This record gives sequence, structure tokens and C-alpha cells, in this order.
Amino acid sequence: MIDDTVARTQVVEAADQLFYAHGVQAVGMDAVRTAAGVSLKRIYSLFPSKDALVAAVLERRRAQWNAGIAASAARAATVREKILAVFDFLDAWFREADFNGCAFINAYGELHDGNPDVTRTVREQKAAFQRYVADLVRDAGAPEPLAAQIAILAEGAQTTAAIAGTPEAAGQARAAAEVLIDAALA
Amino acid sequence: MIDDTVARTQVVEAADQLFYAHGVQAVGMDAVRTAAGVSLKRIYSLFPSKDALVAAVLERRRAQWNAGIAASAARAATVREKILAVFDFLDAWFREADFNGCAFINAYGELHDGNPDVTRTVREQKAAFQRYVADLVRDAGAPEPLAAQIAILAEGAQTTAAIAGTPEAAGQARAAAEVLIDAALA
DNA sequence: TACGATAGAGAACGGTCGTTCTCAATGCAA
DNA sequence: TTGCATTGAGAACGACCGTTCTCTATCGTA
Repeated sequence: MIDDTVARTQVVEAADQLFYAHGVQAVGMDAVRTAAGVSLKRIYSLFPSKDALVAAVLERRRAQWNAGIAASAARAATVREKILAVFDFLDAWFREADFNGCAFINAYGELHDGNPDVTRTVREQKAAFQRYVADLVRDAGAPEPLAAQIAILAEGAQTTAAIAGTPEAAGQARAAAEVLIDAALA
Repeated sequence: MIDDTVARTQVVEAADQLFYAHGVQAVGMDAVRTAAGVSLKRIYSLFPSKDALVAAVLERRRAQWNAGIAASAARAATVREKILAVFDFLDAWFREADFNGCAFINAYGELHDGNPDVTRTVREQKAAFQRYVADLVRDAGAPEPLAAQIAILAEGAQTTAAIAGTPEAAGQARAAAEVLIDAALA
């Protein structure tokens, strides 16, 4: 038998890919079992319900998002560039073959009604991102309202790129962010 | 028996409200029947399938969006104000009690996988909005890239307001749009 | 080698959904 | 009034889903 940790990772990764590509409700637990190569019994011993699996998938997405943003920011020299690094991260993400919009937004739209945990998780994820941007804006010495504007650009770029099926929204949002930052610091 | 047109309107309005509040997949045709006061047999004589009803609901949303944007723009004196009127429209919408994000984005996230019609409809709706903004930007004599930036702000405001559950994203996006317009015209 | 615990495969169960069908009631034509 | 077409209400059907259960095979241990 494979290790619990390994099995758990396989299940979450398979579920993430399927949920993200097809939507949570469109994917049955049988499909997760087949993709993960882990028996249903095992899956239900690792996660008490499909909702718990969804929560684990969102937690994985949260860690990936934070790591990606941090790595992109680490390549930036100035605070201004760290803010813009958000859009560089988005640009690279939008160009990935399986990009299909923000998993949190998708999950919220699909599940907010019957799953309060999802609503709370998504709301917290977005709030955390806004705090991250707000910290950078403060470090840059710019007025506070800039933070919300940058966050809105990032959200809009994600849905625009997802629906249009093209990545250029990242660059467009980045250009707008540059103008807003410069205006705020002037 | 009530008129076909009246029955159709009742069904679409009831379905719209239920789909928007709870998600399409979470609402059964029985619930639509009860809310609309129209028998299942009648519903299926008006719409060949649930997918067709979803298409009719999205068409209704499209007309409402266009009418709302046009009415808001009609109250504006200058081209610059017509662009900003988009965010005034969003502000009023975000404050409605049942606001729950953009119905097109929600439908896309939930149904894009198994319903290509939805994908096409949503993509076309967003493209039409971008053309609308692009026309205003051209009339204002501003460079073309401003249009995409305004559209991204509008998209981001919708998802931000929906997830946060508060309406202030409209004003924040409007302030950002003002800065971008002024910078583009300078 | 014999045995008991455990795992995987998948059948089974209860529920729900989209769609169709039944059947009694209604309204209209002659 | 009689007969017929049509309607609404809701039962019925087939499919699918989340979850649990059964059964067989396997593995570690003595």
C-alpha cells in the first residue's frame, strides 16, 4: 500500500486538475478515483466527504498562488517592481495550456450556495491578496486606495483572460497598474 | 391558459432569479416550475431543454446589461463621463440586495465544460462590452489600449464586489478609471 | 504453512435530476 | 349536450452521484 501522504497528494492533484478543468459538480468521485489510482474506500478514509476534498484542493491552490507571487516578487528589485510582478506572474499563468481562470472565483460561483466553507475560503483568499498588495503599496509610500485598484486590475485580468481564452489581459492590466502607481506617487 | 409570451416571460424570470441566486446546476426544473407557476409540460413546450432555458436567461441578462449601461450613459454629458458611467451603473447594481456577481462569469465557470453554447454566449457578451468601451475611448480621442484597461477594471470590480459582498469596488474602479483616462488624454 | 487484519475493485443504496408520460379536468365546436 | 383536443398536476423513468458495503485477494506474522 502506498503511503498516506503520497495517496493524499495523488488524490488532491487529480481532483484539482479535474475540478479545475470541468467544474466540481461535473466531476464524480469515480473519475477522481480513476485519475488518482486510489480506491474510493481509501479516498473516503483520507477525506470524509467530497466537500472536504474540495477544501483540500483550494488549500493547495492557495499555497501555489502564494508561492508563485512570492517567487515573482523575489525577482523584483524595487517595491514598484514587486507590485508589477503580480502581473508578470499572471502573464505566465495565463499562458499555461490548462489555464481556466481563477479556481477560487470558479469555485465560488459554482458552490457558494450550498457550501459556506467555500465562500469563507474564497473570501479569505481574496482578502489575503488584498492585504499583500496593501503592504507593498504602503512600503512604496503610495496612498492606500492604490492597493484596491491594483487588486481589482488583477481580478479583472484573470476573468478577462479566462473568458477570452487569450493572455493579453495580463499585459494590459500591468500597463494600467504602471500608470496608477506613477500617478499615486506623483 | 395564459398566453405563450406571458408564460415564457414568467419562466425566464423565475429561472433567472433561481439560477443567479443558487447556480444553474443547483436548481432543478421542478423548482423553476414552482416559482414560475407554469407546468413542466408547458415549460418543455416553450424550451426544448434546460440548456435552452439557460440560453434564454443569458439573453435576458444581456438585454438588461445593455439597457442599464445605455441608461447610465444617457445621463452623462461628455464622452469621459459616459465611460465613467459604466462604474456608476456597477455601483447601483452592486447595492442591490440580490447582487451575486456577473451572471455570465458565473455561468461560464459552472457550465463551460459541457455546454459550448454558454461559452460562446459569454465570450460574445464580454467582447460586445469591450467594443462598447472601445467606441467611447475612440470618441474621446484617447489611445486604443485604454479601452481594454477600462474593461478589465469593470470585470475586476464585479468579481471583487461579489466575493467581498460589499459594493465599494465600483467606486475604487471608477477612481482608477479617472486616473487612466486623464493619463491617456494628457 | 496457517491466519487474521486490511486493501482494492466495484456493486449496491438512497437520493436527485432532466425529461417524458399518464390521466383526470377543462374548454370549445357542433 | 356530446365528443374531442388540450391542459395542468404530478407520477414515472432512466441515468447519475455521493457514499457505503461486500467480497475476494493479499500481506505480515507466528
